[in-house]
Amino acid sequence: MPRVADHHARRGQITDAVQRLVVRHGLTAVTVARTAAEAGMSVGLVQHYFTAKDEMLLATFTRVNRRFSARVDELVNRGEAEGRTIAEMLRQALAELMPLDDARRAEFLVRLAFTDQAAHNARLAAVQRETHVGIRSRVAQAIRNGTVCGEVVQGTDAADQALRIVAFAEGLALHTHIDPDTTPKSAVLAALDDQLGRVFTGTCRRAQPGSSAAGGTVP
Amino acid sequence: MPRVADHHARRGQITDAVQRLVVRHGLTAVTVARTAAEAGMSVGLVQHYFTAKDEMLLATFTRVNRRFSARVDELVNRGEAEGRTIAEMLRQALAELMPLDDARRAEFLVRLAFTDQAAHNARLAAVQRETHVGIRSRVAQAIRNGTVCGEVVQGTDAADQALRIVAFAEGLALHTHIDPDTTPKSAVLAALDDQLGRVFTGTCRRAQPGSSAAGGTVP
DNA sequence: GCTATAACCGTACGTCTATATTGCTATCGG
DNA sequence: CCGATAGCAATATAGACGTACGGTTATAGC
Repeated sequence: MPRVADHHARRGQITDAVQRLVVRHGLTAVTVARTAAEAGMSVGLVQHYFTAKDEMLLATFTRVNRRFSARVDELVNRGEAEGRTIAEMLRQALAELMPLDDARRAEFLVRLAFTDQAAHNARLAAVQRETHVGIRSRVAQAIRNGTVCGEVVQGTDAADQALRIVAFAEGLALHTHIDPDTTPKSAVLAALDDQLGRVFTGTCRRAQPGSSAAGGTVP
Repeated sequence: MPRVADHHARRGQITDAVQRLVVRHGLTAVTVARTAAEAGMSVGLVQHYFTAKDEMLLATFTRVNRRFSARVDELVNRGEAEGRTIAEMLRQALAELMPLDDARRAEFLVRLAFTDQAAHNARLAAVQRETHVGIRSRVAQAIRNGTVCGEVVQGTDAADQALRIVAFAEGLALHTHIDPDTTPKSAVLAALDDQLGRVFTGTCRRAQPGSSAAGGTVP
């Protein structure tokens, strides 16, 4: 048998290079030549590991999504293990959606680019859908398992609550991306906190719907 | 003087063609040749009206955004003129964000594509930002002007409320796009209604935070 | 009706891209 | 130690793209 290489690692090098290029210059700037250069290898080698560019991009998106939902899962699991309330737990988990630091901003850009691409690519769309329903169902399960003021929530449509709270988080993430100046970190996290508190601690601490608990627009 | 043409109309034909192409095949599939064919003219003529492809795309995005926020404005204005409550008014206006029919789905796809592109193009980003802050500030003004249970809302940070409700709507829009099957029209509109009711009619009709008013997942 | 000029067309050019192909190199099994 | 084979590199190729450019047509003003 001939020489061997760590197939998985090599593919990882390539998809990581793709990610960096997407973050820096967008998905349109990703060419196999540039990817090879970024990964420090030849174009021929990239071809050796991905028969076509589409496969390379699909693998990249799959990896990103896997890592992403794994991280959300882990945070929810930890929250449950530590016996946190639903609000506390989801706050930790959903903050992962937001582009609040460089790492998460980078990931957000990649997800955004592929979200667009997925609109006209069935395989990317499938990966996207899978990830989204996975996260939503994990959140729903957490809501079902979780406690509010020491009691388990019941009678609520957890799947629906999950949709709403995840959608809210993603909307905030988008706004943070589009206009960070008028949507500062503090305001976004305050909004998320407030919303979670409003929904998941309402049975003991009555919400005061007319008043905002926002921390204002601190720079 | 030589023959004259309706400059504005011609440019409109071209940007409309770009929009159709984006909807059908995505922004990457937009070439000047294809755009010319779609618009029923020659490549030379497209060049005559847009010196470069970038200008063409920028003009397209600008037009889309202008139309979009004009429509939101109009709906808010109408709601105010008809003396609707904040919740009723915003429900009408924010439904415009969602891809619930073919026309709005098309517009959503265009906005999504350009949102991605704007991440690495300063001019597109500026247009995007402008549109977003415009809509948010209009919504904020509507909240300040609006009534809840016959009374004007006061003491609330309207800008912050606007951010939250618009972000929520956009998050729902994104989920509708990504997975229409598990995020049906009815559920999305119910979520929006419920959220608006929860926030803007709380002073008279106490919210019951633990219970969901969702209409279920009807096909 | 002449003419200047905008409107409009077709094509050629240079660049960039994905991918096919060819060949070299290192190493594992025998 | 040797050859089969995977790992890897370099180049060739065919096509698509944006845009420059030369040419044609029609019309507004004189």
